Amino acid sequence: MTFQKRAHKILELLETYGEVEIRQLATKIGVSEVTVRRDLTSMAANGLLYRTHGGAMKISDVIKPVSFANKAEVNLKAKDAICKRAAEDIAEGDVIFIDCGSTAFRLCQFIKNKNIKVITNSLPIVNELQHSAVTINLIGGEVDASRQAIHGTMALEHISRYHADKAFLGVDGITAEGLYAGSEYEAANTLAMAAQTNCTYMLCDASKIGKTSYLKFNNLSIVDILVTNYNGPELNKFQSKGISLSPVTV
Amino acid sequence: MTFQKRAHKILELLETYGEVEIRQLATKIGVSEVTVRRDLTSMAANGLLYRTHGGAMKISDVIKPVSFANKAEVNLKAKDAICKRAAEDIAEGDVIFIDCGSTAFRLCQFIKNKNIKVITNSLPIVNELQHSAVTINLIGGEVDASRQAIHGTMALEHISRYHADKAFLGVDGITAEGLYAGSEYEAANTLAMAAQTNCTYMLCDASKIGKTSYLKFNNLSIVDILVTNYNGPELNKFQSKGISLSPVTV
DNA sequence: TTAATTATGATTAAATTTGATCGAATTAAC
DNA sequence: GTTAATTCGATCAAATTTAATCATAATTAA
Repeated sequence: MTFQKRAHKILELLETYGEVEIRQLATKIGVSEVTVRRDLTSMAANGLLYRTHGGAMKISDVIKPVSFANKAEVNLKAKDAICKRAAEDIAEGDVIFIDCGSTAFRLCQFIKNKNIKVITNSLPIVNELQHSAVTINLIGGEVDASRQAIHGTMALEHISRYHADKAFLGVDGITAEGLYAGSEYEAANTLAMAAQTNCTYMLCDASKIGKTSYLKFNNLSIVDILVTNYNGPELNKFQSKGISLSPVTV
Repeated sequence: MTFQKRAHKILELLETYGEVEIRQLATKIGVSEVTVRRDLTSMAANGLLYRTHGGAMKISDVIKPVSFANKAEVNLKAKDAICKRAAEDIAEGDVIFIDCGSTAFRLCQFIKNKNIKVITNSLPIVNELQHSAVTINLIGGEVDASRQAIHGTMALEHISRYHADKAFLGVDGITAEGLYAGSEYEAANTLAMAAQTNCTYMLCDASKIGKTSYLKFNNLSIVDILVTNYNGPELNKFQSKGISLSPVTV
């Protein structure tokens, strides 16, 4: 029995039952479980099925995640502590930028009752602050459903029209060499906001410190204050680059 | 029972009851409460549900309270009929403006599967079209929580940057003398969109015809096509002013 | 036929999944 | 506000599944 014949058989069974188990396939096809496992791995790599622990499922039966809005975040405690610390620096009457990252989102809860103006490209933040004391300016442009945010040329131009006292931004990673983002959009947005701000706060839980990512988009010069729960040797390097530290404990 | 199967079951129960408890899920699925808790945490992380203390809720009940507000609308049947008629004129590839009124919102259901670009200042429309075939361009500016829309100088300027094939707009009232709006913002928005469009559709259920309101903001010259379920003597006057009629029956 | 490549099966260490337990955190009751 | 009852998150252990390694069988090319 060749691989092609087995693959055909597996897809047939998947079509009938919606899901299959490795043991069941091994007996039904008459090969070892190792071979079935290999077949499933290769078929999954080609997008023919969805691999589960102990078997496989039809692709169409797999549930796709819909929105990141209410994401049960990792490092929530750290992020909340960081945002609480950052919020202490926000004064009544301030105009602030907030980016669309998951860390900055946690800032909302601490600023709901402040009389400030928030400029953001994040839809969840708009939802969150909608009926609060905060005045919201939503950045216009293309809607990115997966990131629940606005981006594009128009968004950058929108940002360039405004000027804020402070910007509260996140990144995918930060090292002494510079800032790292997960996409061009995030990078462009971060740079645009930082350019129109008196004081840029970088909100980074410990997992971001020393981490590199897809795109290195700038050196550290745009960062004024680093708020983090990280407490290690890297911090000195940041300080020597002129960044003020605002350490928090979780 | 794999994680994927349990996830299916949980979403199914969630769909039926709107909310679920951990204990109930554990017995129903036949796994420990610890496992259910883990499943819910992971599903919440993927945005599949909203985690509560002791269970979970459907995400749509939590995240989209805005679009639900429009359910208790008056003249829903008429509005739907009007929007269905209007949607027939929208071709693949079209770029269209949609304003933030309650009538135009009903257009969403009829365009979800079209490959078009929608430019709007309405937050409920963004929510509604977020995971559809439609590309969304959200107009930036001040967020008006009560109207669930964006307005202001920046919004008008944003609109002026774009050009659409068609605009689908509503008004507070329309007579042979002109168009009436409930606020300066609505009026400015309507004018801005109409100015950047080849063909302006006015969506008006019968209650708007012949009605005047707070602010008369323009004559009828900006209107190209009037879609309405109204069927009375006023219609001739509109026609004599150069407006095409697109009548619907409820 | 022989050498080389590929596919299969067995074995074992690593990774996942699940359930149990317990202190911490949250909610409800008073 | 304080206390009691749940619920949560973290950690550990057991069971299962997986990936990696290696040896053997089958297939192919020279």
